Amino acid sequence: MTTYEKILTAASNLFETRGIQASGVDTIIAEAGVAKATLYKHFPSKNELISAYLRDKSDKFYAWLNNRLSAKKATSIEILLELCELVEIWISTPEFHGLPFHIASVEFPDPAHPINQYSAVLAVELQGYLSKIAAVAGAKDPEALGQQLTILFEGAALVERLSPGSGAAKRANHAAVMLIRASI
Amino acid sequence: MTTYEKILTAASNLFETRGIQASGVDTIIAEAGVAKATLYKHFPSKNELISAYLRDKSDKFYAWLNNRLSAKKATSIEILLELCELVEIWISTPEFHGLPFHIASVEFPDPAHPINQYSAVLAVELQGYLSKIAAVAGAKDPEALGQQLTILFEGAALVERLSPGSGAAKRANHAAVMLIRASI
DNA sequence: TACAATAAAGACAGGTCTGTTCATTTAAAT
DNA sequence: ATTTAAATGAACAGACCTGTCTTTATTGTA
Repeated sequence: MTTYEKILTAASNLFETRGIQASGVDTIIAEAGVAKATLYKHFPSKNELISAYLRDKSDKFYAWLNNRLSAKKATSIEILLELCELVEIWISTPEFHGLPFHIASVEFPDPAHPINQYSAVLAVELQGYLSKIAAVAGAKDPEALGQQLTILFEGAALVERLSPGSGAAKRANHAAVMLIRASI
Repeated sequence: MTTYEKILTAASNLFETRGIQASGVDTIIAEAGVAKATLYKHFPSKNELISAYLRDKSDKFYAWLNNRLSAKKATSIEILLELCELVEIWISTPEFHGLPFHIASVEFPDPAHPINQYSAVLAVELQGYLSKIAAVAGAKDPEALGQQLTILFEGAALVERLSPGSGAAKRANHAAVMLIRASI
């Protein structure tokens, strides 16, 4: 594992368990086992480290999904049902601590702050990703369905995080299936 | 307006525009126009001020809803449709900055922190409120519908906050109507 | 063996935060 | 008019934050 990855991994763990603002640079370097100057060589500022963390998390999520979605079913409704199952699994994992760009947008609520703006970009990206799948699958109004799935996904992520074990992910899945069937 | 209210109002405004942690006590007293010792007389700690803010916001939300829901329709499906309309209005208001207990739970992610625990209580309270309305309205599985509405509500609040003007509130309303019609 | 690049350890500056304390002033109520 | 309560302004302690800098140690390569 490169030094870069060590820092990013340590930062990710701390950001997700303690929060972003609450994770000081000194704590991050202690967890990563690197010196402060080393961190600032790889990441010019803490904001850049946060951005890299957000980008990395999104990339891994999409890669995880793409690897598991069956390419053959791409043009049928089944791809959407499969997607919902995967999202439920993703949310229900104990390592899941909420959507990173959501957390970030809450911790940096100022719309002028670079982290807030980048979070908004990643949120639009997610909605676009879901809408595109809905379009290929043949949904009547892919944009609408994509946004509804986004809302369910993000809502379930929040409820599951705040009330672990409440079955929110499964209930959101069921709701999503209804919306999907109605929109084909 | 009493001193207590002046402080709580100033804190609310700052918490919702700048974030809770980012709003220092010095800023709050400057905005409220009171001395620091006065704040600490009314609220023994910042945590207690935050808790009072969360309680106050929830109370006002339920009061707002109860005042507008038609008591006559309480035992029919229409009360749920009316509820969804009101929630859409609430979310779409420019003054809306996300559900306070959500924000709080993100800013204080440690499950052992009193603010996080209180946020969880308020989240359960919301779900119970919606489930109860669903039960009186005659839903087949009030618990399930209550949680699904909670998920949609909270998800829409997040998306609308991160992408203002994207119509998330309206789309969530439409999704909710489908779920409601299917569960009676 | 000698060199170059990278990283470590830690002190430091300048700022912010919560919460406490104290002397003074204002205001209300009897 | 006197007593009681409440609010003020300002300073303070102790801790934390990001980011910079210097010095020493370690690594890989010719």
